[in-house]
Amino acid sequence: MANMQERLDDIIAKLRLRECRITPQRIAILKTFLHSEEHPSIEQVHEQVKVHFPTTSLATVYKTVTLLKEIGEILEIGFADGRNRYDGNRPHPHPHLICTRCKAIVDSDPSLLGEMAAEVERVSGYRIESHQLQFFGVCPACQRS
Amino acid sequence: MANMQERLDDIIAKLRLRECRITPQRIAILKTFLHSEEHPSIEQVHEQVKVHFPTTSLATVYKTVTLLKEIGEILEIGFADGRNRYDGNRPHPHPHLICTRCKAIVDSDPSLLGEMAAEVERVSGYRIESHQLQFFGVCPACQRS
DNA sequence: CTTCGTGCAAAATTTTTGCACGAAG
DNA sequence: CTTCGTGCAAAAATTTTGCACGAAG
Repeated sequence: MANMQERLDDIIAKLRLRECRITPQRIAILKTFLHSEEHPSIEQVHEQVKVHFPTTSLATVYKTVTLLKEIGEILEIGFADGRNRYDGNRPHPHPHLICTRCKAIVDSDPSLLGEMAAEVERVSGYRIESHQLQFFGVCPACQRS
Repeated sequence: MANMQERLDDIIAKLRLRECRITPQRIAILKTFLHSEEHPSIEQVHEQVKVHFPTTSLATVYKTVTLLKEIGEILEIGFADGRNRYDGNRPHPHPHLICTRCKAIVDSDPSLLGEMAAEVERVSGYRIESHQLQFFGVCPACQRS
């Protein structure tokens, strides 16, 4: 965590380059992501930020999250029920282990990408119920147009 | 497609076992899934069903989709924006290729599971922008409780 | 100063729920 | 007949948007 401040400074510098204002709310939201290992939801981030800035609105969190997604500093983990979660520590796509009971999300070893669910089960102790592997990209037809 | 009728009959039998009523709407919704290669959204299913049963409500589609998910006959493909899509032909988890422009979803070869995004890119012609690999299951702590 | 971000409220979307009628078994 | 599913409408839940004030640069 020694380089967390460094990471924060990097992101702030990136925002400055975009000529975005550096506000206390944005810093608080950023810090929440950097301090969280729990892959928080929008609501959870809002609750956390309100501890220090009680007047912060949900709208501001949504707007900032959209901004941070755009500059690639947080990763959105899509959920079928719409309750998306976010990862500000490893903004690049990587496998997650998601508990369908307690909703915990932990990072999985990227090297496991090449193995099957059974192998993940053996390594992690999770009882795997299902998985999702999605590739997002532009299809050949769209690339031509 | 010769065994599509067979599949339909199987699902209907499964519904009967559950003592669910076999209604024209449910059959229409089922047929829509079985005929679709496009991984339709709830809205798209509703539109299609309305062609033959114009009075069908969106609520009925939601309720039937929930039912079909429960009995494992359709696969829900979660999207971060909440616009989920469904696969009624291969109800078991498998990789998809999703175009971020036209939103097309095509099934990917399960054998590709063991390869990296670059390999998928080479094989499919898609320009991969990101991917999602999610394992859903019960974590060790929850298994004990 | 000037512009942008915030916060409030309203709006827009999407999904769920309650209930009475009609249909399935 | 009896129970369940449908369809309508209302409700709930979530995300987006408009606008005026206040803050950042």
